[in-house]
Amino acid sequence: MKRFTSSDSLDAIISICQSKDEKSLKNNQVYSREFQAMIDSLEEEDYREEASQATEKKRRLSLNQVKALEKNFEVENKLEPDRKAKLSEELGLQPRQIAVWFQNRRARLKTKELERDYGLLKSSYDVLKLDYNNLEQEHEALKVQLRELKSKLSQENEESSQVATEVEEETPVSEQSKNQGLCDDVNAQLLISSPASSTTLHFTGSSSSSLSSMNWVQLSDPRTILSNAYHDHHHHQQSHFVKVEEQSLFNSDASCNFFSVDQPPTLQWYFTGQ
DNA sequence: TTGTGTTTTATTGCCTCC
DNA sequence: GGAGGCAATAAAACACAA
Repeated sequence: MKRFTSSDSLDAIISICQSKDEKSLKNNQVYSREFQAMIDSLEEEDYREEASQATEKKRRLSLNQVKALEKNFEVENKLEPDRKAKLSEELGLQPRQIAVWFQNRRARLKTKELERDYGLLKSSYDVLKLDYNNLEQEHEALKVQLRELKSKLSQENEESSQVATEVEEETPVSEQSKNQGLCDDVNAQLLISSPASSTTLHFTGSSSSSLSSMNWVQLSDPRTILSNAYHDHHHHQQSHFVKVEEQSLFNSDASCNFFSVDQPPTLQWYFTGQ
């Protein structure tokens, strides 16, 4: 626990005595000696009472005192004993008052710095949050587009399989392969733009049943990642083409074994080429 | 004038350092 | 163990609206 030092107590007494002397000066010439002695003795008690109150009463520092303290605080916010004594002498304050003032001033500075740091953190948080919300919106929009494309694709697959069944019923087996080739060339292209970003998707859906698993999405936004992607050596030679495939349809395609971990590649494409 | 919120001065209790 | 720092708090001083 911190205690008052002897010098602090002495300072308090001196300041009390000073105020008593000032008051006595004002009244000294007015009354007779006996009356004055009586008054003095009464006042003595009053002053003792006042003095005890004065030690508890708070007095605001003068503007000049505060200015001098502020100036010193700017130089160094910690108070060494020498500087405390010097300031105490210069400003007519008790050393303890100087120490308390510096202590409170440090506390005020800390509060201010905390407020400033909080403001900085909050503004950077707000910026991040805005960015996150934009990305989230963009993500939602892309999900919606993906759903639409998938439904469109399944719709096309149903239609093409119906056509194939009809053709099979009407056409001899030798001509089936020709029609198959024709169907392969019929591709529907969709151009999709994301509202949240400049992402552009080029979608090509094959109406052929044999190639129904091949649906192409070109991504101009590198952040977007679509799973199960691989190159098509048949129709689209351009780079950056990524395939979105329907897992359920993929099984029938011979190419699905090409990258299989369980089975080695058949190299069928190599031998048929020769 | 008065009630209320804010600022300033001062105290208390705990901790660390020498 | 004394000196000094800090956090929490009290209380006086001050500002200001109603």
